[in-house]
Amino acid sequence: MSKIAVPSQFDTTILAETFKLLGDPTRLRILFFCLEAPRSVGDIAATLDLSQSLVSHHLRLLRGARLVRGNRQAKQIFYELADKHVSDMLVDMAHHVCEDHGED
Amino acid sequence: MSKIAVPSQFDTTILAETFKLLGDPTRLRILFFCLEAPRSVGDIAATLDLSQSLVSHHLRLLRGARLVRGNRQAKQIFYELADKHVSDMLVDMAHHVCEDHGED
DNA sequence: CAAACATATGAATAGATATTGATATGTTAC
DNA sequence: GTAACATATCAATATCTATTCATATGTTTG
Repeated sequence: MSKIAVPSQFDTTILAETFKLLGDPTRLRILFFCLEAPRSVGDIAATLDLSQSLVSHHLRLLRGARLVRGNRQAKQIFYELADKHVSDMLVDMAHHVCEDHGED
Repeated sequence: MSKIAVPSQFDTTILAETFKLLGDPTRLRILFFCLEAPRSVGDIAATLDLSQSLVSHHLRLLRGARLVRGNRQAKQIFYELADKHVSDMLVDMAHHVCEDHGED
């Protein structure tokens, strides 16, 4: 079916949980930073000027929702978006928001 | 440019505000309900089993973000999604979430 | 094994947010 | 104008969430 129906209340809750995670500026910055390339926690913290602890907390949430994925490389863990699905979604949304919203 | 760059911190905040609004199950249910057809506040409240006050509060937020738009028709006000942009975004996201997330 | 480094976790707190109940505003009908 | 209806707003509260600080876990190097 090309036309989507109203999601069930259950699906809506799932969807809302994803949106809620995306609804925090800090997490969004982390996601977009990791969108370019896999980034270590320390690099994220330093580049985005956040405490290591805070970054780790956010990454845990993002990991829990399977939005990011981490690969250990010696001491560091490099995070990247979980899959193309997620990155496409982010890029799409950014486009949606960046386009001007002027209607009638 | 077809490839999106990392949004500025300012843009990220704007984007996050939109996501935050979408990150509540009640609001999402309202949005999807109004996606099918313009709906009056009372209809929304009755159909989704929410108090009229709550629906009105959420609609105010959604209105403020220009996600919905209301048209008065006699006593009632019918709300619909603000534009195709917004509805497309919702439909896209629903697809994203409904599709299975199985990667490697 | 110990020291150093990188990341994760736990507890605590301040600030935000959803929800409720009561009331106000605005619209139609008499 | 008044009554009835539909929606919006206000105030209060209980819940959630982001952030911080301190500490623990895990990894590498000597």
